[in-house]
Amino acid sequence: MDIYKKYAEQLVETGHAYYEETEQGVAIRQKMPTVGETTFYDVLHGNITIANSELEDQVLLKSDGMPTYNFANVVDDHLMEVSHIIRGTEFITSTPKHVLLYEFFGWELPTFIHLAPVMGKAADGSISKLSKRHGATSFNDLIEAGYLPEAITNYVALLGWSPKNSCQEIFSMDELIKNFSLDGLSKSPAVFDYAKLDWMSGEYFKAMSDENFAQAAEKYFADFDEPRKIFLASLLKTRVAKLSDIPAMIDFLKNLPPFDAELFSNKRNKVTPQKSAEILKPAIKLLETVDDWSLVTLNEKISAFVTESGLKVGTVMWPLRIALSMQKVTPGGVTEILYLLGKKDSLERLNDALRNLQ
RNA sequence: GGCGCCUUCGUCAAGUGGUUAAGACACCGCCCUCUCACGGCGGGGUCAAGGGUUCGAAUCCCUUAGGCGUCACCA
Repeated sequence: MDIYKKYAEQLVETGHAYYEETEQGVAIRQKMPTVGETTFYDVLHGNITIANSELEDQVLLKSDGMPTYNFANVVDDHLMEVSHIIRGTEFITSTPKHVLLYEFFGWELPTFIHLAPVMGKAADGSISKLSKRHGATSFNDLIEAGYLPEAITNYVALLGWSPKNSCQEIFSMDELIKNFSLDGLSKSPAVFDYAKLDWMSGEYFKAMSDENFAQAAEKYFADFDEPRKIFLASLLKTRVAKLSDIPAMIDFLKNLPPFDAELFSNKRNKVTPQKSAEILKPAIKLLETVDDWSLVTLNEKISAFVTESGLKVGTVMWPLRIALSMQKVTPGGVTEILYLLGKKDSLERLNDALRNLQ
């Protein structure tokens, strides 16, 4: 603390600051020039000029002996030999005060770069500085939601910066460091777009190995054995934007949604509840005879079944998937679900569905 | 209110006097397909407005509008 006091007093001696006595105690204020203007160079914005008459005599050292931010940042940055000051645009208007301080002390000016803030779009369409009310916004919030740190960094880097002579969007941390340059920065505020973050995040998941994805999603795969975890990973990694999407996608494997005959109707595949029952019956018979409950075998058996039936693939698969999952959309097809469920559960679900259909 | 910063598709953005104004996300359509997704192909959509300067303006100048910020013994 003493060092700030020392510098503040030095300014008083040189006539650039003065003591102010109030009920609160004694403070030191910076004496601003009343005429002229102060100009500083910002890498992004060029020269910025503000009339000195706009500047108020700001407090440097508070009556409790603590320095104000506007004073401390100048002293600190000089002492720490900071060469580039990169901060938000909200500091632009106070920068002339800092610049004057540097001049009073005879210190070398650092390079200033004022970046635009990241904005958020509210439900009503209004745009303002990104904050809690826009949803998960801090890095930790996003991690919590199941985005990969690399994906978040990559996305945020592209908010306000873009590579020169390139349209590349996916950057590893190394590439980011290597490609980053000041002249790729943009001056205008950028709106944080969750849809694009989702896309980019998905790209990262798709690029992962099944093993790594399974590991990242570990907490959601607790109910499955090792081979099934890896298999689930292969199915899920191309369909997920964030890890927290997983539970809703695989819940049906543990908890079968209530029976709904309507789901068995599908126009495109020419399936009706009645037709479904006709298909389910022989299919169950066939599956009961399968001992090697593996993906390849299951696939072979079902393909053969389809061929024998003379029906279209979709016509056969539709009722099976509905019976097994009770939902129109599932990660993976019939064979995959059969495998994940195991023989016992699969047959149980199939039989229940058949019974309910009749 | 004074002062300052900002303004290219819905969003992120290339672009720095002559381009059919890139690309990405999103959206729509088609293809692939046992659903969704993935993948492939294609489509609509943008220079805030008005004045100049110029043979020629998204690019330069002025004005207006809008957005944001700042005017603390906060950081």
